[in-house]
Amino acid sequence: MNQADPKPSLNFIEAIIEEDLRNNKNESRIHTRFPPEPNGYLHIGHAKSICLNFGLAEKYKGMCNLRFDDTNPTKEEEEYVESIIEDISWLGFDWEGRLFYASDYFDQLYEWAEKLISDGKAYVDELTSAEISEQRGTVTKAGEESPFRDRAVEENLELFRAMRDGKFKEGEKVLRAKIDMSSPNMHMRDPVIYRVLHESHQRTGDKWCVYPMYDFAHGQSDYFEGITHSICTLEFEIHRPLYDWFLDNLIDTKYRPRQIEFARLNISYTVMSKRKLLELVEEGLVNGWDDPRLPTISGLRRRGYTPEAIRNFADRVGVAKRDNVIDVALLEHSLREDLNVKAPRVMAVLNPLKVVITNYPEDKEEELPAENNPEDESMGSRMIPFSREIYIEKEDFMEDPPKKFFRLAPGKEVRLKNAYIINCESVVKNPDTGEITELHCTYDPETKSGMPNSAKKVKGTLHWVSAQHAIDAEVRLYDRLFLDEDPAGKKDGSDFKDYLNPDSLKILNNCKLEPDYAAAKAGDHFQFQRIGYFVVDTVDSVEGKPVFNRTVPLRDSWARKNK
RNA sequence: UGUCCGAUAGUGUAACUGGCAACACGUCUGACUCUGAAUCAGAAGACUCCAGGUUCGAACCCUGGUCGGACAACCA
Repeated sequence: MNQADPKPSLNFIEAIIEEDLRNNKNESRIHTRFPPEPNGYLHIGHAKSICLNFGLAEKYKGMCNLRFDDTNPTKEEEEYVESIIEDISWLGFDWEGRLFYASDYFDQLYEWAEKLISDGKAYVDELTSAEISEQRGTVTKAGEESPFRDRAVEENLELFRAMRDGKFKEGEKVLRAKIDMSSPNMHMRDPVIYRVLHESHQRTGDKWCVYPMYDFAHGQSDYFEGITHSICTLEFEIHRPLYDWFLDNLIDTKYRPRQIEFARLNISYTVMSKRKLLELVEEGLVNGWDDPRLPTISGLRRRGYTPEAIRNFADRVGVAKRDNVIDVALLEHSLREDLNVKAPRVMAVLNPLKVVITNYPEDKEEELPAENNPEDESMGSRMIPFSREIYIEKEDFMEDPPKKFFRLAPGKEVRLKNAYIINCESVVKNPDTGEITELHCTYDPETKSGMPNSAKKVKGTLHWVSAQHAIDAEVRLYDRLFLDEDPAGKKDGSDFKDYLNPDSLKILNNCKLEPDYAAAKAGDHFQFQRIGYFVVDTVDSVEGKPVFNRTVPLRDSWARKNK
């Protein structure tokens, strides 16, 4: 093996870029863009594309623009523009002021449409959309030409201007590129490039009543912005000949953008299409676009994901052209990896069971030191109150435990984290229901954490809170939204919503927390020791009364073994 | 029954472009542990879709097939 730096492997897009750089293509500029349509919220699939586009620009000392593809005023809204801007910024990317809209180019695009007409390469059609669809043919059968295909240039120009001037109703006339009705590629069969829409546009108002189609806007917008590598998902692959056709017929420069397609991200146990996400939101199956169970950026943020975790994840999933489904465990791994070093540790009891330490003085209380993060000494420590009555987790006690149960059971002893070793003496039950209501234990004062005699080994360590000091908190336990690995991929006719997990959200109202954390601020991350990572909800928390969302549970080899 | 794209451990991505199939996640062992977490050490797991061909040598090149995906909005 040569110890000289092993060539870092490139994904296929980086390979293309490096090849272009070697050939001094486009004067060795690298300029990408992220082009969302403002008709929905961004999801983690978009995050992959954002990381790719901005990441490439960064890696190759280029630039990356943000451009809203707003060519359809009937679907797009300002609310979406704002959320998209917020999400990209939150992920940590900067378009350095290069925020554009396809609508910025409507004048130029209109002129180019006239140019195409003048060159005899576009015509005004007056067939209905049903008729156009019918004569387009099928994937295996050539289409037929429209009777309006061979109008004179002057007539076309006149008609197109009349379209622009509002002389026609929607659907009455369209502008079509004159390409090839027998092309094996449906997109080349005289595609519609301009349509009449008597709709006010979020940005251009009532200036226009004709709007360009995606294909007539996208490549040209790339060209106007000097984009060199126009990266999009696989479904646009079949559009590429059209992308190139417009450039071939409209520009005459050495510089030219190139469209490159990669496979979109899919993740197990969720859905990743705007349409399906919209359906869940609109039908009230989740609580809005930022529901913590959704793979939207805003949902993940509210769930407690960090930008770093998402970016690391995006790096790890790779970039290629084959369809893929990423194991959600990889996402969760990236998250835990980041939170492990960042999140302060806290003791919180989700399902409290009272423990009375019978030999601990009734009026005594002490403050015990606890480190905030064993992974990072600089995060310091805090003092936590201890007293005669504490709460432990219900599931940390079993009356009749299996052999390898390292927790509390009658006659067994455990370490209370940061405190003493206790021994379980007796169990108090509700005489009517048989339910365990209380445990009576004794403690050994010599085993206090940090003391010389504290080194005694016990198998288990439990988290706990002092009953009289603990604060109550609401905790929301989020789980995966779907029970099936691939809810949208079924061929048996079932709907993705058939696989919704009925237990994707469990609300716990009687959780006990260390007293200091009443002051936790919205968005603060914590690790509830032995349980998982939690974040203070940004929507429903109120001053002094935080609501905690479970971001992700800790890995749990005990639970795994017992499955 | 058209065109385009794709196929490498369970999942995802590599393989210096023809030279010992590697990395990550996951799984399983073990060590350590005042978090059954983290960390550390190790293991299992791949006829590289199939069949031919070229070559000293093929995951990679060629031929043929199989399987999967995309495409017939006045959506993007």
